[in-house]
Amino acid sequence: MDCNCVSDLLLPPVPALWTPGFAFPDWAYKPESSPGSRQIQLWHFILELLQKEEYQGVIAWQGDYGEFVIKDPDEVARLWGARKCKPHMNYDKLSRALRWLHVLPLPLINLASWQTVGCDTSVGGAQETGLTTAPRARRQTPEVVAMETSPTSFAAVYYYNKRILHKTKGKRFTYKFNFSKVVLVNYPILDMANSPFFLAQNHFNGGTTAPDCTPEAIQSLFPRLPDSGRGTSLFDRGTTAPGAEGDKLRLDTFPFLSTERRTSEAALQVLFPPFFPSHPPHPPHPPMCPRCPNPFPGRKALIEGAPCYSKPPSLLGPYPRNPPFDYPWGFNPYLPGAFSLNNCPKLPPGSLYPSQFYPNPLQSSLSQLPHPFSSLLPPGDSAGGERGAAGQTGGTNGTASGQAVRLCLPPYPGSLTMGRTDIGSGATLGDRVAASPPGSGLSLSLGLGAVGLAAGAGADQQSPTERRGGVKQDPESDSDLEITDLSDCSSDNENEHEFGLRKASSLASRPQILLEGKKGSALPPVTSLPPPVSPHPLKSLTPVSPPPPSLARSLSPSLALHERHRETETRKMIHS
DNA sequence: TACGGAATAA
DNA sequence: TTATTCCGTA
Repeated sequence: MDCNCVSDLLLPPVPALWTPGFAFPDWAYKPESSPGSRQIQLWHFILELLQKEEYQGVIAWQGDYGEFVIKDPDEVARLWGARKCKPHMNYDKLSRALRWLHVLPLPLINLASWQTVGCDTSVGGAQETGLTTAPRARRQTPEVVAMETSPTSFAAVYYYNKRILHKTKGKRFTYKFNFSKVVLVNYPILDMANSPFFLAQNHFNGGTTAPDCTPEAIQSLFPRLPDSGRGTSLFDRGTTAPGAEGDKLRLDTFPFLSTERRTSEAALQVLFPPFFPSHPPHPPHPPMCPRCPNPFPGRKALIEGAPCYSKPPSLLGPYPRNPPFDYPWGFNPYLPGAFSLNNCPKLPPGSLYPSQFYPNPLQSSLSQLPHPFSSLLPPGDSAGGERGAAGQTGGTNGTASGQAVRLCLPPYPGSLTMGRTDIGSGATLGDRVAASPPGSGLSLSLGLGAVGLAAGAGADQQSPTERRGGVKQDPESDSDLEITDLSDCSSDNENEHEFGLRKASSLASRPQILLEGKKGSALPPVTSLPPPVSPHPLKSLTPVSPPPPSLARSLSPSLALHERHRETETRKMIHS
């Protein structure tokens, strides 16, 4: 195709720290697999339009996170057709393509990270690192799963999912991106359990105190990376003051940056904002096929004046964003995981309550996790603990003051959602961090989760279309920090519940998945990985849950039974 | 207006 | 692989 209209709009400026060769994730181009390589994809294009203010009257973020409304279907179709040199494009065809996106695979987190954690350096991408592809229901819906087990860290469970976006039912011309479908699951070098960063009261767990963003704290998240002190592995210590000015995260230390830069950037922006400021967007790229003169004269949008967003509504909340978590741009809607992880079981009606009623997602979820996470919780501690100073911001933890961690389990085993204000004083961004032990089906996902200010800013702003149609926004609870049980994880619309079931059942078949093909042999053996650095003292506490089972065990029917039993027990605890 | 099957193109 | 095109159905 002559129209090499790959939009670099989607790329934030490349910081000097980044390797130029990794300007764009592989999956954005798919150069080797797609004959139409380097041609802009529809979802890229949609995002591109959404990014530009001049098309706000045509297409705009609206409603829930990742949700956008095509205000002028004909115009969007025209633009798309112009870009693709398809002058006969219309909304019917465009929508068909959009419907195809519903079942197209999402990009895969590359497992190249293993290279830099002392493992087999001969391995490269996902396919070379033991990933195997699950049986495909259909050609377009692969599901990739890889696992690694470790007694001290996370299993590496990577999967990708269909449904890059879906139609929002009941809302005209409204679709929603499923950015969060790209899940960096259990990034193997992350060790939250040992991290003062996460154990401290911070903006992730609702605390009002600043998170421990010292290099040491951050380094503690990555125990498998070499740590020879400040200014070494994770940080390039500058000559100026510590913090954002003096210390810079060495991005090359995060191997996933090389392949999933956008995901990683998002994660790091949220995790370590002082060290990883976000970037402004690129200048506009004409959404036109350069070869074709505009076959369509300029047309007026059919729907004008509707409130819309140049950014997703999550950024437009009423709450100020204060340093050190002030994001000048702060949000990249292109980022996988940029929006909520809506693919998880819904919170009960309680999720609609003010966020101060929410349980602490991290700690609560830790309680669900087998050792070592569950062991972070003192035995016998249960719901009803101190809310602490974080009460105003919705936090329910009390760790900062040395109080016992409150055990508050979610009614749904798989997911906990942090309240919209749980991220503390005005942070409008958040990150989902879900953690899981090997084989449990629980996952650690890093992504940029736009937290719930949209409830105030977005839901109130309905397009004329919606006003006319009386379409009701379904308030979905989004989180910036979630513990996600992939075994129950499904998408945010009803038919994705079915996927969740399928997912759960697919867990049982994972041994086959893993045993097929390369049998995961390309993944580094657990024993080849260095042990984590000093275990957290809390880890010596009696685990609420049993230690993480081995992968094989975790997938056995008996263990599944055990897990269900444990789940039941946990729920009993909640109710009691 | 939305959905999805089927054939087909690039 | 990622749409595009067409069309029947709801």
